[in-house]
Amino acid sequence: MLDDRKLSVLRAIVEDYVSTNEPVGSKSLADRHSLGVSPATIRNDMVALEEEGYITQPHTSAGRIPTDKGYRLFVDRLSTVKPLSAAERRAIETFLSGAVDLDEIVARTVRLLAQLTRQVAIVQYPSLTRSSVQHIELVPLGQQRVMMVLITNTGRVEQRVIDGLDQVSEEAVENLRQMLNRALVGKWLTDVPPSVEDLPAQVPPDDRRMAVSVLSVLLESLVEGHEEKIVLGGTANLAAMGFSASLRDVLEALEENVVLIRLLGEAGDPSMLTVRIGAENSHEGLRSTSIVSAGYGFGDQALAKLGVVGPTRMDYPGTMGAVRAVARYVGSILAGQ
Amino acid sequence: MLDDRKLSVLRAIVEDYVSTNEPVGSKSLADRHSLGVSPATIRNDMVALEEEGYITQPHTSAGRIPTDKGYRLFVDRLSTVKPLSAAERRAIETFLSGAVDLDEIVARTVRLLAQLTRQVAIVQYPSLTRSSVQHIELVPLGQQRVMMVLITNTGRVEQRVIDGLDQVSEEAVENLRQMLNRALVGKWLTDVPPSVEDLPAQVPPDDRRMAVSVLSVLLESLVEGHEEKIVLGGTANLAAMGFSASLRDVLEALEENVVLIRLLGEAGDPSMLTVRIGAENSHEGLRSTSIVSAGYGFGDQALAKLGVVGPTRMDYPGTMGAVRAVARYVGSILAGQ
DNA sequence: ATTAGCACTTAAGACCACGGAGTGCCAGGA
DNA sequence: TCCTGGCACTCCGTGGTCTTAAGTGCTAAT
Repeated sequence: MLDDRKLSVLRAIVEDYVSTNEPVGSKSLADRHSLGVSPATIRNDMVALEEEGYITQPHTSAGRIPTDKGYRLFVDRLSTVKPLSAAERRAIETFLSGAVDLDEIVARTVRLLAQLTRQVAIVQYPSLTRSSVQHIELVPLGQQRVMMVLITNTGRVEQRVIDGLDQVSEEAVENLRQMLNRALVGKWLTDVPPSVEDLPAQVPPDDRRMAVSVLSVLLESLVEGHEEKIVLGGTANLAAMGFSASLRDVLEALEENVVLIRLLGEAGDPSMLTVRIGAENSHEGLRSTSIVSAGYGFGDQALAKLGVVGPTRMDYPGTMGAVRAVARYVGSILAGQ
Repeated sequence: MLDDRKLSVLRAIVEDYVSTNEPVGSKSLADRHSLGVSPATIRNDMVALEEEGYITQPHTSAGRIPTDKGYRLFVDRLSTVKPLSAAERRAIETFLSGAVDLDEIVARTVRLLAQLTRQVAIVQYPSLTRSSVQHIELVPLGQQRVMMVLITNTGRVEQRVIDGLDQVSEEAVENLRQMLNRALVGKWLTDVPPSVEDLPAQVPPDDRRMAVSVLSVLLESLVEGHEEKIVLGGTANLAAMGFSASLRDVLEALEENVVLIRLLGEAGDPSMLTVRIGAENSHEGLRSTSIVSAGYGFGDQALAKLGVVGPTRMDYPGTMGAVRAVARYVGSILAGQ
C-alpha cells in the first residue's frame, strides 16, 4: 500500500511544510529533495497518500499539507528524536544549575523550554501524591487556629489553616506534632491515610477534637493534591506561530489550568516522551496545536510532567529532543537537591 | 484657549472612538451627540484640538483619533469614574467571599478583574515588607539542614532552607525558635533587622553558628521580599483587543514580572487610583497600552497593587470603576481574614 | 512503472474606477 | 465675532477584471 518511496515523500512534505509554512507541490519537492524521481511520479504518490488521508489540499491546484494523521505517521515512523547540540546541553546545565529551591527550578525550567523550542512551555509541579513525607509542622495561631505545614521530599510545601477550634494548648499541639511525625515521616503520601486511621484513639480525650480536625485537613490536602500546580512560559511565542484566528481560543485554553492538567494527564506512559497531535487533544481550542510532553522525576520514577504546546505544524524531532533533554536534566537536579 | 465646547468635543471623540474603534469625523459626531452646533463648527474646534496635540489624523481626510495627551486630559478632567452596577457588585462579593486562603483570594481576584474589564488583569501579592510577623517556625531536616517558615499577618508564607550546617540538635533549634518568636511576633517586617541585631549574643556559643546562618537567611528573605510575586489573568482578552501587530511585544512585556512590578511601582500614591497612558509607561512593548492600577490593603494602608492592562483605546471610566471596586473588596476581605 | 507533455484550475497580485466619509476654506448671516 | 452652509478636494476601501505563477490530473509514450 505505502511503499518506501511514498513514505519518503510524506516525510519530505512534512519537513518542507514545517520549514516553509506553505503547501508543498510536486515540483519543488523534486527540486529540494533528491528523491530520484520526477515530479509526475511524486504526483502519483501524492494521490495515494491523499486517498489514505495523510495529506490534503487546501484547495484544488495548491500543494499538499500534512493532516493530523500524516503528522502522526511522521512522528511514529518517519523521524527520529533530534539530540541537542553540545552548546544547547551546556546551556541547559548552566541555566538550571543555579536554582536554589523548587520554585526557582520550575521557573527556570519553563523559561528554558520556551527558549529552546520557541513555543509555549508548561511545567507541572511535582505531584503531591507521588512524594513522601519529609516533615509535618503544626503552628498555633492564637487560641482558635492552627496552621499545618506539610513538607515533602520533593521540596514542596503545602500549608493549611485549621480554624474554629477552641482553647488550643501549646502542649497538645506539640504532642500531636510529634505523634504525626513519628507516624508519617518517610511514608509515601498515598500511604498516609491508612497510617493515621487509629491515631485519634491515642490522643487524650480533651484534645481529640483538635486532632480530628487537623487530620481531616491533612487528608483533604492530600486529595486536593489533585489541584496540581502548573506554570506557563513563552506565551509571547504564540504571536509568531501564526494561528492568528484561533489565537484567542488557544490563550483561553492555556489559562485554564484544569484543562492543561487534564491534557498532560491524558498523555500515556509518564516515563515516555509523548506527542498528541491536533484533534487528539480533545479540547476545542487546541485543535490546531500539538503537545509534546514527558514525565520527569527521580530516575525513571516520574513525579510530574512538562512539555510544550505549539502548532501542529511544528518541528517534531527538535521539539521532542528538547523536551526529553530538559526532562532528564530537571530530574537529575531534583535528585541532587 | 480650550473653551468648554472644545472639551466636550474631545470628550465625544474619545467616547466614540473607544466604542467604535474607528476615527471619528465631524459629521457623525454631530449626529450622535447633541452638541448643538454644526459639523463645520466642530471641524473648527477639531483643528484647535489638533494644534494643541490632543487629537490626530491617521491620514488626511480621515476622522480624528485621540492622542495619549488627549486621553490624559479626558481621564483627568473630562470623565468621572463609573460606579459598578448593583449586579456587578454582588457578583464581586459572591465571587470573592468563597476564597479560603491568600492564594485563592489572589487567584479569584485576577479572574474577576479580567472578566469585569475584559482586559488583562494583574494582581500583586501583598508585599512582605508591609506586613508583620505572625509566626516563625524552624524545622530540622536531617543533620545539616533547617527549614525556616515565616508566616505574616497577611497570610503569606515564606520558606527557605538553610543548608551546610553541622550537627543540628533538636533543642538548639527549639531554643532558637522560641527566641525568635519572642523577639519578633507582632513586629513589622521592616522592624525585624534592628530587633535581631543582638540575638546571636544570647545564644550559647555552640549553637551560634547555626543561629547566625538562620538569621542571615531570615534577613535575606525580607530583602528579597522585593522579589514580589505577581499573578496575571485574562491574557486571552488580548486577542480581541486588536494590537495584532505589537501583540508579541505586549505578551513579552507581560511575561517579564520584573517589568510589571516596576510599572506598578511607578504608579503614584498607592492609595489612589492611577492611570498610566501609552508612552507614559516607559516600556517599549507597552507603548500602545494603558495601565489602570490601585493599591489595596487594610483600610487606607496599602499592601500591594492590582490593576489591568489594556489598549490606550479603552473605556477608562468603566475600567477605573472596576479596578477601584475590586481593590476595595479585596482589602475588606483581607481585613476579615 | 515511470515520465513528458498538455490542458485546466485557483489563489494572489496588479490595476483601475468609483463611492463615501472626511477635510479645509470661504462667504454670508445672527 | 462667532457660527453655518456650501463647495472643491483628498484619500481609503471596495469590488471588478486581468494576468501570472504554481500546481494538478490525465494521457500517451518510453
